[in-house]
Amino acid sequence: MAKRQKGTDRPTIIDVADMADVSRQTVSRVVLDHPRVADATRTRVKEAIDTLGYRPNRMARALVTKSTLTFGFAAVDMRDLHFGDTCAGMQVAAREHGYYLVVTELDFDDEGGIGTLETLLTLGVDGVALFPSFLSDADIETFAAASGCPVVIIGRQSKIPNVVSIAMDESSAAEMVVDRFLEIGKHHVGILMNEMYPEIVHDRFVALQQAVEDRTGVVKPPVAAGFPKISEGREAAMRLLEEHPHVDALVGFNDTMAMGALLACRDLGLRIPQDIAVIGYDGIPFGSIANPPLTSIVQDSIGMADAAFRSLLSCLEKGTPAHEGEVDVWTPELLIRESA
Amino acid sequence: MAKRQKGTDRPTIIDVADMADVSRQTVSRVVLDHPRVADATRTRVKEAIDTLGYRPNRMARALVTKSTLTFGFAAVDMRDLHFGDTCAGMQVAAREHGYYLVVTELDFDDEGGIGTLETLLTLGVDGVALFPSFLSDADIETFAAASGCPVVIIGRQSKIPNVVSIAMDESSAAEMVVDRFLEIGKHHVGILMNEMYPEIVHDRFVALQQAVEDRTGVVKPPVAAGFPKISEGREAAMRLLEEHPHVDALVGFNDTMAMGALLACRDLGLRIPQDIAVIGYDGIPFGSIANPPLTSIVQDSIGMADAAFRSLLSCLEKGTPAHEGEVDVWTPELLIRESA
DNA sequence: TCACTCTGAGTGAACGTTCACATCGTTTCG
DNA sequence: CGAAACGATGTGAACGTTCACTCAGAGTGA
Repeated sequence: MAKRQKGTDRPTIIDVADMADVSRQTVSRVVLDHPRVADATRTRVKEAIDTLGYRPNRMARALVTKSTLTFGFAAVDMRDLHFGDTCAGMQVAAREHGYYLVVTELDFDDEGGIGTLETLLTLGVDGVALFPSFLSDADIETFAAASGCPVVIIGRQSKIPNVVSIAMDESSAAEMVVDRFLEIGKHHVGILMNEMYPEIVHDRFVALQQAVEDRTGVVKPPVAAGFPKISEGREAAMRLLEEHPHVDALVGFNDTMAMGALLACRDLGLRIPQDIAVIGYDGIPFGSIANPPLTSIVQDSIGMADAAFRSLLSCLEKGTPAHEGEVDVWTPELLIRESA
Repeated sequence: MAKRQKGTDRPTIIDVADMADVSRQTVSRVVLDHPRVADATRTRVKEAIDTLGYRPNRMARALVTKSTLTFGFAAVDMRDLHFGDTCAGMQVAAREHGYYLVVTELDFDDEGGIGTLETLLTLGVDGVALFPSFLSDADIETFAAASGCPVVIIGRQSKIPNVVSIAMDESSAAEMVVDRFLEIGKHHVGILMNEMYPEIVHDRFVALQQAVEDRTGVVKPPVAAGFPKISEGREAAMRLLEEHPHVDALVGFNDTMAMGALLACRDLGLRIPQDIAVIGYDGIPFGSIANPPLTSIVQDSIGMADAAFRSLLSCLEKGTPAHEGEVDVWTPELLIRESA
């Protein structure tokens, strides 16, 4: 299959060695910045490298070092709003350290994604970041054990042995939401839940329920669910408000659903935020042009991705795979606009 | 650096060979589905592979085949709205064919991105997709020549030797925009241009100018520029409308800018679309919750990404790097909502 | 029966690096 | 002055595959 095109064979280390009249090992030493090389030799080799345009072959290197300087980044949904930020965050951090990122979308149908991950391993990645993955904790644990490389999971708080998890602090986010509602005099909170990927949204749901209970005393606040689309958010909000007309505060699992809720409220002739307040999650820029501009919980996706990379790297450097289910919790912020 | 963690050494082809009591070459033949293997042997080897959990080492394979089954995907901005779709499109297509995607963000500071690309090559990618890249055509041509692998550029119509380019048909998009304006009685078009990355936006600008001239007879329509942010779109629109109060139709280079324009129009007390019509590009879902919902040009990012992958693959299979600056043009659609 | 083809399997080399070790000349120090 | 230490370089092997050969045996046809 697909041979490298003729005539453009990249120069090998031997070509450089020949040109600089040294052994390939010496060239290797120059490339790897080993100390024991005479300055004269070093410059001679560097010149040869430049004129020849030599770049070391990472595959050959990986074969002997067992390290590919490559991380796998497995996302559930690349069309997710946070994907771009997260990917960018990891990639920038990776490049700073000379690493590459192989991204792959987890395929739910393929053994629930575990197959995709397994295949990723054949590439010889040095570590894997999951974002955020609908795999069960047990599956991730198994995978992490079998992978033989550090695994980090972004966007989910899971206490899995040998896996670092990096997530927003859902409890404090939920408290911020409910507190804001109370602050503007809203006491009857309804929840618009994302019904995709229960593994992922579970934490948020529990945290919101808990916060509502703690702050308002309501034990089981009204809930409606839908896929994270504007239209479904609108329908879910509509259902919820029809069943529970006393609800005067709506929190959507993400801005998309919250924007749907905005539409539903207007359909029902409710003024926002006078009659009903709405808060979303994600703080997407388009929230600012919603009508009214959407108040939202915002997290630092790029920072979290950066932390994920560093976490993988530090595991690698310390050579310790086994962190006992470390959880790196990031405190979100409430971006107050006009809808609440 | 970072040895593979002990105890989890993956089995090699030799382990399988030992277990199945054949030579490593026979195992290789089974793995690669070569015909000349007896059925009995084949099943025996397959069993050994399964029990041992053997997966071929791609690096070792790549070293001899010169093919890594990996494509590079270099994006200018991973936070771009199309990035997720494009990435997903390529990745799904890639996985279907057993390929991987290495993504990297082009760093403008680093020799204008060419350094990043060069580094990508050390990974031994079989092909490179640029999305869409602010590199000049000349730089891309040089890179393509030096890369020794197929190169495709998504989102820009460039006639570069040996490079396939896949882009939306800017001319017909521009015509759709202007025709729509005329259809609803707007004759004075203003352009809100993205001032980032002139290499990228140039085609769109020229096409719009041309369409305006062709259809309305206005030779140099009013233009204002800004970065693709809502706030800057708003300011640009404001400037443009102050200077050219007769303008009754605004086209933004993307939905973000167009949404800013929406805001500016309302600031000025203009009714949309009665007093002034607005059209954007990209057709992002949030356009539907703008006030009023935004009419927009939409392109099939996923389909284009898929085409990009297939193009790379077919170059590889045909072994022909040299397509004479092929341009694959995709016709966009006008998504009519309420702003025009 | 002989030469031929076909099938299934094995062997040595090669891919481009790095690692562990060996070599050799020069300096340092008791 | 001799041994030890050090500094600069070279050598052979190894990493895990696949490729181009080779080889043995079985079947085929004149």
